[in-house]
Amino acid sequence: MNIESKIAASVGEAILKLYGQEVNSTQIQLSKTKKEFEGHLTLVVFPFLRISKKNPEQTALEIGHYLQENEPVISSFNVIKGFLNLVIDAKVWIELLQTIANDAQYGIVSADDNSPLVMIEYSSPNTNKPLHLGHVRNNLLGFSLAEILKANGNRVVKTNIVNDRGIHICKSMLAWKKYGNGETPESTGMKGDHLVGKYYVVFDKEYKAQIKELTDAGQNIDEAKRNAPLMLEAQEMLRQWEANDTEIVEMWRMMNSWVYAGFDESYKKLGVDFDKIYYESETYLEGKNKVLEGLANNVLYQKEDSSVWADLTGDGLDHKLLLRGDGTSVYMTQDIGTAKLRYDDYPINKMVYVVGNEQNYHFQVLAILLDKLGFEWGKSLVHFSYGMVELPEGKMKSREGTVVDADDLVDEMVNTARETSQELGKLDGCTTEEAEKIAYTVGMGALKYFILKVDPRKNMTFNPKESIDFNGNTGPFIQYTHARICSVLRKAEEQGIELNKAIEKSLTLSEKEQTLIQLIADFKNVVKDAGKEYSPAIIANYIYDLVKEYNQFYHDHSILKEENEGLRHFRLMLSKNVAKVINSGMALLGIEVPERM
RNA sequence: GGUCUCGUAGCUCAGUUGGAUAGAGCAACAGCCUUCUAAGCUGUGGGUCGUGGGUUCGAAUCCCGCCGGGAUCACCA
Repeated sequence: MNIESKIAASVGEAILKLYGQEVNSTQIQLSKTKKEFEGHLTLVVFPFLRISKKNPEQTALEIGHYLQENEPVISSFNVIKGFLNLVIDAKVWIELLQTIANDAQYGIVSADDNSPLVMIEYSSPNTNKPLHLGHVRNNLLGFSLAEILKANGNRVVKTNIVNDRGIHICKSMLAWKKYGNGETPESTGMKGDHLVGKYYVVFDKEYKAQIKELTDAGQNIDEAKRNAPLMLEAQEMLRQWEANDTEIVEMWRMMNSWVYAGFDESYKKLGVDFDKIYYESETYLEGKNKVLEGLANNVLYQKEDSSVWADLTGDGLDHKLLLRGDGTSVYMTQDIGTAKLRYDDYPINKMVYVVGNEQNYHFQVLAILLDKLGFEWGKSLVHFSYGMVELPEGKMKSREGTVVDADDLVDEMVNTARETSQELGKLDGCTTEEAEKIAYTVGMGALKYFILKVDPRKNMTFNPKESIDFNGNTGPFIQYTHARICSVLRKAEEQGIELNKAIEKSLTLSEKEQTLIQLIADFKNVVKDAGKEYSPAIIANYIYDLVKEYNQFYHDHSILKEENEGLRHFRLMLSKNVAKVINSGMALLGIEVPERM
């Protein structure tokens, strides 16, 4: 039983003894005491005034006295207005720290064969252009969420659905064929995804030129868009692809393979990975079958032009198209097919989709459709919806060249980390390899932490210049603190100080030291909350609080130079466990913490 | 227009099962390196929590109206 619930039980007992009435546990609100007051936990007594029939101070005093006498965990208390601040005995903290120290996996619940199986879909790129800042947020959130779910006792399958078919890839293919002069990643030295992306842009440029010609010749804009030769050719190419034209399919394979090689590199740099990858080119026919089955069962209906629709007016939504008149599938159809394949492949208990909030409607519809089509898990799918990343100038627009490329961003972060490290003299005496490793770890730490510390549901602003900051609430600040603790522990070992001795229980601890233990102990609940809320940000902000507190402690107290052996030992143990929690917490964010920097 | 969502310091963000004087970082200014790593620590200034009502002992947090931003309502993915 943890300290908080133990005290809550005693409070209930106190009220029963003092006022002769039972209160249910939800009325007993224990929260952390605010910094400026003395104490660790605070009981809000307002809810009990009706029972005590006394004023707030009087009530708080009576409960306080009862607890002090009858609950050994409480050593003293103070009352301010209706708030009863309880001071927990130092012995209790010391015991708690000792318990945590003996648990190598503190706060982590590992999964076994009977644990729920969660599949989490993230990343899901198109194969016609490289990854950008928006994908970075998606990838980091998805990976972190998977780690958090694992730490909460789930089996997790990470999956990626690649949008490798459709008009978008035909546009790149066509432009490459017409204007590419047979360029390849090898011949140009370009990363494959960037090369293909280049021709996507070329297509757009040439297409626009053709539209202008046509409008100048008197056509209106919609006509021009439809009639531009390039667009007609791209559509023809898509038809040929669907008809399995050898030449087109070969080109499609080749260019996609370039893109995959490029993506693999980007994923590796970002530190994300997948257990199973699905391709839309392989799932869309499955969706079509499922839709036709639904049509046969009268769940769906067909219009005169033979297109197939779902009537969702009963759910407060509109009619939704699932198959075009020519029998080809749309986005929704593909998602239905992908879902079916996944459930055939794995005994999934829960499906999580990490997809931006601009698709909230899509997933609302998908859940209803899957349910209608007879998938019993349809209604319980989770759309982990995250906000967009905006730049200080506003939204990213690929046409206006204001997209932040993922690879460029990573390089820039690492370069800045390298330069800053050099300026601070952190790399003195390092080999080139070590220096490179530190620059990478710190640069990526800064990027990942910056993105993950923000509530995923909110839109966020990313200023490429100002965001590369290593002071304050940042990844490097946390990494730095960890490195410093490791250094202290190394020195302790060099001095022959034993680290794993039991702590003396008679020590007098400072307020800060007790607060730190309280914070360390909180880690367990924080991991649980993060899992429940699907929010890496909860972890990030918690670690920052812990680290900030530790840094203050570090400056106010000596550790190695402490004369009192028992106290020195306690402080080492405390530091070691702060490092342990930082390490576990940052691992849940996918951020490495170095032992020296 | 319908639906959803957001609005907290100059900037980026915390803070919501309703609790004390609304917190950090950045930016500005002032201190601290013969002292376990100064990517650090300490201090100063900076707020009608968009706005107006309501609910109650108590509202940034819950409810309603309004203002402002964003998303979505495709035979695109």
